[in-house]
Amino acid sequence: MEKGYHTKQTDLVMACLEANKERHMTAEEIYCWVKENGEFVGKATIYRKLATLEKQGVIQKFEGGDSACYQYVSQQEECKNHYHLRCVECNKLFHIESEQLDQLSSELKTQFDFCLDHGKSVLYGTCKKCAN
Amino acid sequence: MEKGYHTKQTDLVMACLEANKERHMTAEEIYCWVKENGEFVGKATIYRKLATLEKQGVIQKFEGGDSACYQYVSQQEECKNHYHLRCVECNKLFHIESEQLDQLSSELKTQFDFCLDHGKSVLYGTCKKCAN
DNA sequence: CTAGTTGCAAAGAGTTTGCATGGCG
DNA sequence: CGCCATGCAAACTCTTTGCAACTAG
Repeated sequence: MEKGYHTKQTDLVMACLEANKERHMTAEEIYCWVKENGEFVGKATIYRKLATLEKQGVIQKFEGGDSACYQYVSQQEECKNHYHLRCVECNKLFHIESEQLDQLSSELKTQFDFCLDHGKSVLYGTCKKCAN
Repeated sequence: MEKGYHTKQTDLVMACLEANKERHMTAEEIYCWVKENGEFVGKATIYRKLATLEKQGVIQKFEGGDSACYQYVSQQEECKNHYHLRCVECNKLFHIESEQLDQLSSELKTQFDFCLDHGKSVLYGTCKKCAN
């Protein structure tokens, strides 16, 4: 699909993802970010770019809610993915980093040959606000 | 929305979910299952039932892919001290005990005031057999 | 020039909602 | 009988696809 031509659109999507490394971005948010920076990329193109970048392993896709989120994955931090918590009350999604989960991930790999999918795994519980 | 009248549709959806306890079912699959059993429930009704049952904590919703999956959650507290792993390929459910997860549970409690629900949390990934 | 990429609009898939009808209690 | 639940169809959201125009190399 994408043979790697260098285009303005590719640059813009990548710029947005790198500028928001620490966040999840939906396709819509990327679309708006680009617009706010005085440029334009069509939504279809954004989806096409995201699909390609995901296949290349440059970004990671998370399908935790209504719309998918994408996040830049730097090569160095590949193993330091984060995990998802969802509140069963308010349905809000939180993301956390945890040594315990990182250890669990490798424990599962070595003990059971189970390859954990960070993007799909969601831990459920009750968040601070809803505990009351 | 649902005030708890006893209807045939409620029975059918519940029957399907209980008959498929060990799997997760999409709304579409439930729709078909009911049809195959010679009955009929409209899709809109299935979605409404599922939303209600989820709020009641009878079933768990999982939004891991294109369409949401729902699964019956047993009321028994047999899921207290272990966690669930599910293979995204073969759909098989594994039970694990893990110190890391126990530690994570208290870590979440102290750091974020997030109260983890062991019974509902499912980690997804690829199992040994399906890795090939 | 030539083939890959873009943007638009339309199509799809999954889910929700409005409304008239039908059924539970 | 009074409401709630149901079914249908239309609306909605997110995403993908078809296609003509554009553009990088």
